[in-house]
Amino acid sequence: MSTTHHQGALREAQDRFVSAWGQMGAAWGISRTMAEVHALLYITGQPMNTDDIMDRLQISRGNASMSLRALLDWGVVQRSHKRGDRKEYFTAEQDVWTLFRAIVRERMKREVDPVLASLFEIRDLTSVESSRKSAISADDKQAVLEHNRRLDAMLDFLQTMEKLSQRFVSPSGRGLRLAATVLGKVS
Amino acid sequence: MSTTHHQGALREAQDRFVSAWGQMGAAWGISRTMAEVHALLYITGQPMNTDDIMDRLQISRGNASMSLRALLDWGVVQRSHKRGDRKEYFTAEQDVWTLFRAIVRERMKREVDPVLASLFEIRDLTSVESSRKSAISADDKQAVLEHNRRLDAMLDFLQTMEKLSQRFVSPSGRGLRLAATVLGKVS
DNA sequence: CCGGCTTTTCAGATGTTATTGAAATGACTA
DNA sequence: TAGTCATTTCAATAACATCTGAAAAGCCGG
Repeated sequence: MSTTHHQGALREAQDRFVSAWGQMGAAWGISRTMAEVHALLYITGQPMNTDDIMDRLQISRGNASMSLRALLDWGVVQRSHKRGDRKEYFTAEQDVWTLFRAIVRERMKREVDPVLASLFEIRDLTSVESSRKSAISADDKQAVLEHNRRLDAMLDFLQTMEKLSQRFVSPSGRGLRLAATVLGKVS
Repeated sequence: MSTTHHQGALREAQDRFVSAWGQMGAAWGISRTMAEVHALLYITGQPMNTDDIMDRLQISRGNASMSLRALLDWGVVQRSHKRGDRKEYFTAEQDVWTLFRAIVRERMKREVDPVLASLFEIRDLTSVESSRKSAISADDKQAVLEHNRRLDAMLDFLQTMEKLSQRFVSPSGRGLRLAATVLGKVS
C-alpha cells in the first residue's frame, strides 16, 4: 500500500527497535524471538499474520507460532482478522503502561509467588516444632532463632513487593498516577 | 563448633532456602550457582571461605571463585578475614533492602540503560531528518509520525522507570519508607 | 627468591534453552 | 466427505550458558 521499496529510514528504525527490544527481553529471561515479535507488532502498529512475521524476522513457522501464542498468553498481543482472509492477524497492546502491568503480573506469578510459597514451607521446618525436639543446646537454639529472623526478613520483603506490585498492576491507570506521585513527592 | 551431626531441621531449612533462592535467581537471569552462593551466605550468616562453599554446595573451585567475584562486583557480598588464617572469608549483606537496591542498580545499569541509549539513537533516525528527504508521500509522512509517537511513548516510560528506580536505589532507607508510603496511600 | 598455600583463569565438557521443519491437527468450503 | 489452507506440535538439532579441573598467577614468610 503506502510503503515503497526505498523507504529506508523508517524500516531501519523499526529493525533497530526490534533488535533493542529483543536484547532487553533476552536479559529478562523472555526469549529473544518472543520479544522481537512483540517489538515488531508494537512499533509497526499494523496487524500482521504469521507469514508477515516470519518474513520480516526470518524465523521459522514453528517459532513464530510459539512466540505468538506465548504473547497471547501474556496478554500483550491480541488476535484480529481481516475480511475475506482466513489467516489470523495479530496486534500489540499499544499502551505502554498496560504492557508493563501485564509483564509485572506474569513475572510475579511465575517467579515470586512460587518462592514465597517455598519460604512459607521452609519457615514451618523451624517454627514451634524445633522447641519440642529432645535435648538441644542453647547454641543451637540461638542459631535457629537467628535463622528464623533472617528468613522472616526475606519473607516480609517479598510480601511487601508482592503488595506493591499489585498496586501497580491493578486495573486502570492507577500505576501511572502512583509513579507520578512518588516522583513528585520526593522532589 | 556448635552444630552437631544430627542437627537436621536447621540444615534442611538452609538447604531448601538455598534451592528456592537459586531458582528465583535463575528466573532473573542470574546464574543459579551465584544465587545459591549468596543464599548460603545470607541464611547461615556465617563468614565462609571458598572451600566451605565448595563442600556445602558441591561445586568446583572455579565456579565458586567466579560466583563470589560476581557477588562482590554486585556489592551484595563482602570479603572478610580470620586471624591466623590465610583464606579469604565472605559474608552476605544482611539487610534485605540494601540487597534489593544493589540488585536493582545492577540490573538497570546492565539492561535498561543500554536500551535507552539505543532508543535515543533510533529516535534520531526519524526526527527532523526525514522531512528534509526528497518527495515523500503524505502516507509515508503519517507513518513516520506515528512511529515517532510510539517510540516516544516507550522512551518516556523507560525514563520514568529509570527515575523511579533511582529513588528506590538512593542511599539510606529511603526505599523502604517510600514503599510504606505507597502501600499506605492507596489503602 | 624459594616453597607452600590461595585464588584466578580458561579451554573443553556438560547441561540448558531456543529453533527448525516436517508431520499432525484443526477449520472451513463445497 | 474430501480437499485446501492455516496452525500447532514436537523430535532433532543448533545455539547458548554454565561448570569443571588443572594449570597459571598471586601472595607471603622465611
